[in-house]
Amino acid sequence: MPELPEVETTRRGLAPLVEGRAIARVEVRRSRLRWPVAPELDQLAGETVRALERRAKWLIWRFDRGSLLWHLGMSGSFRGWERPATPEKHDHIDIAVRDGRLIRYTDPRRFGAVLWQPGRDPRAHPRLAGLGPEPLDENFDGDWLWRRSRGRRAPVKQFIMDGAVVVGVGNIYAAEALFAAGIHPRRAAGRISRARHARLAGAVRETLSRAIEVGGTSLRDFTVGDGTPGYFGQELKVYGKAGQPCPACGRTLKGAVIGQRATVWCPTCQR
DNA sequence: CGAACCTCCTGCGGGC
DNA sequence: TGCCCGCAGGAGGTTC
Repeated sequence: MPELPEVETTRRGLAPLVEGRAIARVEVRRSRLRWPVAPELDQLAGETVRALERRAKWLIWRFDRGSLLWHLGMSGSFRGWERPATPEKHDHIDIAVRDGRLIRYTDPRRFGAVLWQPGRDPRAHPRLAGLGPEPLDENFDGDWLWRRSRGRRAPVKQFIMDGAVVVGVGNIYAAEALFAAGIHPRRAAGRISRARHARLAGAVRETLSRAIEVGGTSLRDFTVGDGTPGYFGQELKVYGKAGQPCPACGRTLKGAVIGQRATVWCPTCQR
């Protein structure tokens, strides 16, 4: 389940294989992902990848004429092959780089998406335009969270998973950040003090940057997103650990569904 | 605008 | 051992 750290790790792994290089050939074997794969992808042969960027969980492939916006969904991953193997069932798209590797996109659940934004400003695409700040940006802080949360009665866990509030916080890191901040996931977002929102913003930042760091250091062939918590798994404090002792106080971690999502928290440490 | 709920899809785990 | 059911999950879409 690629969350922001996994997408950033993918970007760092993929960038050296594609940036500044021309596309030799594209093959789309299955075009029905979350939405139909942008037809422009098929016409990129000969075009040079000017940069590989990231906004939220979107990878942005910049070309002169426009940009591909690529989302990994829940189960999408890229892999670069020196000598390509025969494509398997879920290997939906190949991008051959001139004098380079074959970049292969695999996505069993097909929640991924490939969109096209013409022109120079990929961030003008409607899917990106309404997004909140990046969690590692300086304009994301406790005051921002505090302002955005006024009047909101929904649980804070749903609040920080709202991409208009802050991007890139999925179910796993939401649980981890709330644990680190000592905030109960069910607490109404609008009833949390400014000081505690500052703590939460810091916890989100710390949790995500730590995960990126771990992803970066354990990077091998940059494949990510195979449906497991992955390399950050060993660092998880509460996610997936309901019924086990709290790593801080030893009390039994509780689990429940909040906002349609499985959540874990410590009833003692989180208020 | 906010909130609750539904949807897409497949692999896998639990239960029997 | 094998089968079936239902869950998991990002995020857009719908409805109230």
